[in-house]
Amino acid sequence: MTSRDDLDQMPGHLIRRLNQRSTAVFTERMKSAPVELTSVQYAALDVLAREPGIDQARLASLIAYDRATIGDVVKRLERKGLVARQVSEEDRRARTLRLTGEGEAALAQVAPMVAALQAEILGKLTEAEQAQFLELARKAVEA
Amino acid sequence: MTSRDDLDQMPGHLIRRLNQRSTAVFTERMKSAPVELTSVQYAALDVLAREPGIDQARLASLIAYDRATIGDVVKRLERKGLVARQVSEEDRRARTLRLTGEGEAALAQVAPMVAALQAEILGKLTEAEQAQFLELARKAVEA
DNA sequence: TCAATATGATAAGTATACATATCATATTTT
DNA sequence: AAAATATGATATGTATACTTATCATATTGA
Repeated sequence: MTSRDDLDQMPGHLIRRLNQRSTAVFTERMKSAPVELTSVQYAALDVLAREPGIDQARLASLIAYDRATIGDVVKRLERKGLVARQVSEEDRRARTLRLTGEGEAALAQVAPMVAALQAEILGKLTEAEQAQFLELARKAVEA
Repeated sequence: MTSRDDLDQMPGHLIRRLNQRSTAVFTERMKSAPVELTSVQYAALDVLAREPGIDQARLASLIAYDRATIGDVVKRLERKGLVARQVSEEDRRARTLRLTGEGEAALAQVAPMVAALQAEILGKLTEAEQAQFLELARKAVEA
């Protein structure tokens, strides 16, 4: 089988399946975590830990999401008590974000698990191949 | 900047951004197409052209989606008049799928555009790197 | 054959993801 | 300073994407 323009030869299709696998691994590993986070939620917490006080637009740009999506992500993190939102004093349109104590604790507990699970996403590749893949992927998404 | 466990070093994050880019390119190119399709919808049409008469579960497995998602995708394709759904005679639970004439025409018009846009997804890579990336990606999602 | 199990599809619920429109507030331009 | 423009956030609408539950129908096994 596998005809001329087989889907399995197409970057778009392969990338989607890779993303699917990545998400599946993340979700699976998170089931045994003290706080269940999605990968986007984790990314948001990670950035907020480094740059407390940024607003949603900046958060969105740092993790390469659009503003509308981040709004909902933050709303859920706030509902879980992991993030606090506050109207900015410099710009009343903006809401500044920071981790709560609970958010910091959650991140500390989850971070090692997330770091560990990364290798599994590319588990079908050898270490050398994984490194190669990462380099190519980084270059492919470069600004 | 870029501290120890920077997101940009993580496969999961990079893969998500790659997928984002892939989707963006697809959507952008499709704007000038006679029929606007999402990448999932295209994948579904592509498979149905090769294997008319399969049911939703088989379609889902062929393009690596889950059944619930495919149900909605097919519903939208049906609404657009591109796919016809029919209760199977061998198994009354199943709905067999096939392209309508309109669906075949749409696929024929769009297929070359989709093939052409694939290179752009990895446009930041040289041709050699693209080939390398594809090989690694294929291996990484292998069954 | 009848019970247990498996499977196709749908429904409901949650979480992305993005486009577009709108509103509030800033910033820039004239 | 008033007008034009830009920007932060939200709302709305569409489309994935997956989980779990449920229903209908098949298949298997005792």
